[in-house]
Amino acid sequence: MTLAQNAERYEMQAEVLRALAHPIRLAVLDILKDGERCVCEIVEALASLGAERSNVSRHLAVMRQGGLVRDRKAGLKVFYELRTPCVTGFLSCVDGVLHDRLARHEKALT
Amino acid sequence: MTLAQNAERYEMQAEVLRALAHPIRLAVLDILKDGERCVCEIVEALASLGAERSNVSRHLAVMRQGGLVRDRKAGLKVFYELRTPCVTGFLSCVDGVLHDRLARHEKALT
DNA sequence: TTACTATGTGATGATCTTATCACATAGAGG
DNA sequence: CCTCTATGTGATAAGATCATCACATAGTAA
Repeated sequence: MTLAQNAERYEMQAEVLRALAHPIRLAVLDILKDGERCVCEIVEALASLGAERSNVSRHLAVMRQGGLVRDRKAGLKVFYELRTPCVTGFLSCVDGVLHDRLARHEKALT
Repeated sequence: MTLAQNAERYEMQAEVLRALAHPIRLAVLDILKDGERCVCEIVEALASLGAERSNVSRHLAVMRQGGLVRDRKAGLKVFYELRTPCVTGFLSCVDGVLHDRLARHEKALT
């Protein structure tokens, strides 16, 4: 498999990663990790981060298009749910990078 | 742990994910997965994706600042190496998302 | 020193992302 | 029907990211 043959794959992976790479969207993952939540609950939880309602709506759209979440309409409400739960777990590797980075910065200060 | 208390953590995670979320940078991961490579080798490999030398240099800088790679100078050359190998493995979850998404799109066409 | 090679970087314009406002839609209940 | 509530979306302006060009630096080697 040459790199060029993987070009399309890299594009798609980048698309998914971009759908993940925003603090508000990572907070949404955190909110959804224990099961589905309606937009109203998500909005309420995110208020503490200073996120506004219509902004949250847009971030949810980004996550939906990225394939990270699924939505289900029920009357007036819309419930969002994680589509691929591994996404939550895989952030532990990201945290590994952060831990590593932090350790290095501390070391640099000595 | 409230969401607000995690705010900084989400910021940092997003930073790492942004350092990952670009097709050329994902290709670099792929190139580095078997061990360190000098910039010249990386540039040569990426030529097949249409990436230009100075552009590659910038992407490597993004990855370095994101904590994904480490660099080592040796004479005229600079060698890059993955700092946290799990990053390679964790893309399998991203591929899971893609697989899922593809399956859905195919289904939608039936 | 001069010339060459490998890499990085300032400036710039094009393109994408984000936040916000106002407005739109759609279901529920009177 | 009208009104209320929950959610989504067009327009827009600010900001971030990206690719490219030309130039800068640093090590090598003659």
